[in-house]
Amino acid sequence: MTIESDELAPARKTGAALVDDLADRIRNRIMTGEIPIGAQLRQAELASDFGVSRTPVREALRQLQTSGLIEVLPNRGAVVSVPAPWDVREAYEVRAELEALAAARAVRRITRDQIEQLRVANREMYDYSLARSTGTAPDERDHRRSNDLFHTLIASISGNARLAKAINDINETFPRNVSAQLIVNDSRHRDENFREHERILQALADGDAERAAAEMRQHVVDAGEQLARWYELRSSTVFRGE
Amino acid sequence: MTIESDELAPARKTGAALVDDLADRIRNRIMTGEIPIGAQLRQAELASDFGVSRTPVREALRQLQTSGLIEVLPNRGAVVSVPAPWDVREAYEVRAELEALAAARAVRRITRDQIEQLRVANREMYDYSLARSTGTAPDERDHRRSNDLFHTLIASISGNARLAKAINDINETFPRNVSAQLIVNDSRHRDENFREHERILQALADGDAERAAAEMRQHVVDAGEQLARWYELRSSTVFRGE
DNA sequence: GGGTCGCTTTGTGGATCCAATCTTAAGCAT
DNA sequence: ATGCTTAAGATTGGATCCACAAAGCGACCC
Repeated sequence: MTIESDELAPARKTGAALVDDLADRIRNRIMTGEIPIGAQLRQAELASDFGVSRTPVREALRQLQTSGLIEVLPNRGAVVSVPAPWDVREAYEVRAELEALAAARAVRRITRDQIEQLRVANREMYDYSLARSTGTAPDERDHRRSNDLFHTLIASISGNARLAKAINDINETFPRNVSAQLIVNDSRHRDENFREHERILQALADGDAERAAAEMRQHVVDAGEQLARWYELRSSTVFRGE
Repeated sequence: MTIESDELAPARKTGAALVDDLADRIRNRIMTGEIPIGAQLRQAELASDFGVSRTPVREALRQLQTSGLIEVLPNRGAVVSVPAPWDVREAYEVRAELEALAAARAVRRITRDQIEQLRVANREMYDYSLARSTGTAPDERDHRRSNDLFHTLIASISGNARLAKAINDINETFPRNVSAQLIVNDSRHRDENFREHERILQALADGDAERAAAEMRQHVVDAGEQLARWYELRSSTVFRGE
């Protein structure tokens, strides 16, 4: 908490920090649906939005391309990738295995406090989605945050940073607003999601690594199947803009 | 005067293709040990080496940074990451889980021909490393290729492109010449590696998914442990250049 | 009236420019 | 000799420039 005047200037980021920051902000716009699937990304527009030149924007786009979130067409710019249902299933199968491993590892390291934290996150998520469905909450972002927290907490408790990163890498491939909306809008999905989380939690609390892994694997595969179905439906529908 | 053949100019790459190509070539230099661990990467040098300007080189470096192969220090350029032993263990634990999944999936899809292909790759690898240890072969690159082939083949047979990519992403984090040298130079490691591959192969041939996964998991964890030990030894030794 | 050719516009992408920063080394003082 | 200050050189990193490619548009020809 220094009163140093370094605070005055917004500490203009530079280099890798700037590029990563730009990538984050662009990714966020996609994750929340602000930039919809299939939309074009104009370098000049992004650059002026963020108050930088096109150079760092291009580097950020290149990163997003590597992660698969966007596709860059030669001389024609970048578009937000439209996930193929089969790709969703493949990705979620991998994610399921990784999160299962995370849950199994977490059993040996989780504390009583952390279990309570997870319980709170799960309860919060349920409350948010209920509020949303009754029209109280304005958007699904709170819900998404709580749901993400549940999973990232377990990943971090696993104590394997690489594992957490691998899981995150896969998640960053698909816009998150879609899966959030699925849970929020469909009461069956909502309840099921809540109960699956509860079961995972119980296994963690019981110290049963085997069961925690199995429950987690099933949970993620289920979620992937829901998401894949949504994209299937979408692609079979006549496109009519966002 | 130049002949009007477009063939002479090697179809100059551009855009993503160029950047990916540069990243590949730089990664290769690191993987083979041509650029050793901890070495500096100068943008201008790489640019002139590859006959391009610094702009695409920087984008390529950014990609390698994201994958973790190099570290970029603000205003001070990039250096090849020096893997920490604990990071190696973590990464290989993840890789083990992924490859185990790949092996389990491969059981249901593998053909008789592919089993034979794997057997050949494994045999080749053994022959290469024997030749190397008796001084016949000049380097470990052939060995590395065969070993990589064994693993990438199984990953691709799994039929899950995401899975193959996830495995590859982890592998690209660590220079490969080290693990190859380990196997080539130590006859105990060499024999063990060969036999572990054989056991995986047998499980695949028997159609036993459970065992294939278990054998593969063990094999990768073992390899990771060897590699981690090597880096431990290295870091505890007084640095004396490469 | 439909299709094709060519011009114009828009945007990407590598090359270049220059400011900012880090490193090195020399100079100066203690 | 040691340590601090400062000037020069090297290198990064964002901004700008310009060549090229692709989509849009209109005129012209059949």
